[in-house]
Amino acid sequence: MSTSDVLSTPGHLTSVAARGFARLSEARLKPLGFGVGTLPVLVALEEGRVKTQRDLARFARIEQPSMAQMLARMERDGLILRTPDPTDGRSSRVALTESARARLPEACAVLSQGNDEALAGFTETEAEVFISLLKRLIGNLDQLVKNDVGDR
Amino acid sequence: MSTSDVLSTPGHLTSVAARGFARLSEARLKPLGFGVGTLPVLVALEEGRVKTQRDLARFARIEQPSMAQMLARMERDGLILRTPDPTDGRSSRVALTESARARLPEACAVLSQGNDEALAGFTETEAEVFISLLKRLIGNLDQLVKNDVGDR
DNA sequence: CGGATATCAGCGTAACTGACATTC
DNA sequence: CGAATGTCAGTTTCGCTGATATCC
Repeated sequence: MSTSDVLSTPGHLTSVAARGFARLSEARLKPLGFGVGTLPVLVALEEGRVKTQRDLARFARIEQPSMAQMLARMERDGLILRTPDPTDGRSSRVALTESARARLPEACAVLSQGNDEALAGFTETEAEVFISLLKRLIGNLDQLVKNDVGDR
Repeated sequence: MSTSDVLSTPGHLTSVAARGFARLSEARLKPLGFGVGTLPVLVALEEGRVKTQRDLARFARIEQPSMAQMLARMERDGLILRTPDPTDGRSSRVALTESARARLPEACAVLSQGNDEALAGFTETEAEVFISLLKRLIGNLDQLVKNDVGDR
């Protein structure tokens, strides 16, 4: 088994694919005023599933200071507003701005189209299989990270 | 079509998977003295395929200053050596240190095992299909980025 | 008091661009 | 001179930890 095999592993290939997606999405989202990493947060907020910074951090699986920094960037860019929670002095309510809410569907459409283009040449079945395998892989990784990195 | 669909797209899922792999690999490689991003570079050097910074940048698909920065870190950490190219005063020859060469196989083994664990529950066929689909996806993305971001 | 939420300060990695020096 | 190689300086994003304030 040669050392060069690492370049054909899922680990490396997913990384290359993710970077390709990121570069493409970044180029297309920038004109709309959105960054790549912010969209999942915006979507979570748009659905009203989560409201606090803590929930957002858990949702995105990053630590709270990281999420705080991202929210600061988003607030700076006029995507969100933070208002104090009246019922809990520790918490803030995070909400989309009108402007972000208005532009969000277009951003999602742009992303969706990019995904379709990336799947060019895939049959319907292949696309479904691919997504399903990806989800199983992620499930495995979640377990491994939890055991390995240290439970948080 | 809801905005929430972006969370089940290949773009988002590959990003989550790649981050999971990165966290896992980072945790396991750190004790061996390697970083995640450095391994592909080390493997390329170990095989003797490439020697100059320019070639390495092309290989990793990043710009030269980014590669220079990475090589600086690697030199700082005792993984590589840069010596002036006798035949071309502009170039440097990049080479693995003995220490890095000695430890590289173990690092590759660690990565390889992590990949196997991440594929737990996959049949042989599923793993092959997954890798093949990933490679096709990357091929598509390469084209898209080239057209979209601007030809380089 | 103990635990949860958030913030501040500082660090590290990994990418970029633009400007410059050097050498072929 | 023009093109290629590399470096320098500065910026951005996104993640982390540790220490601290504030509130339930």
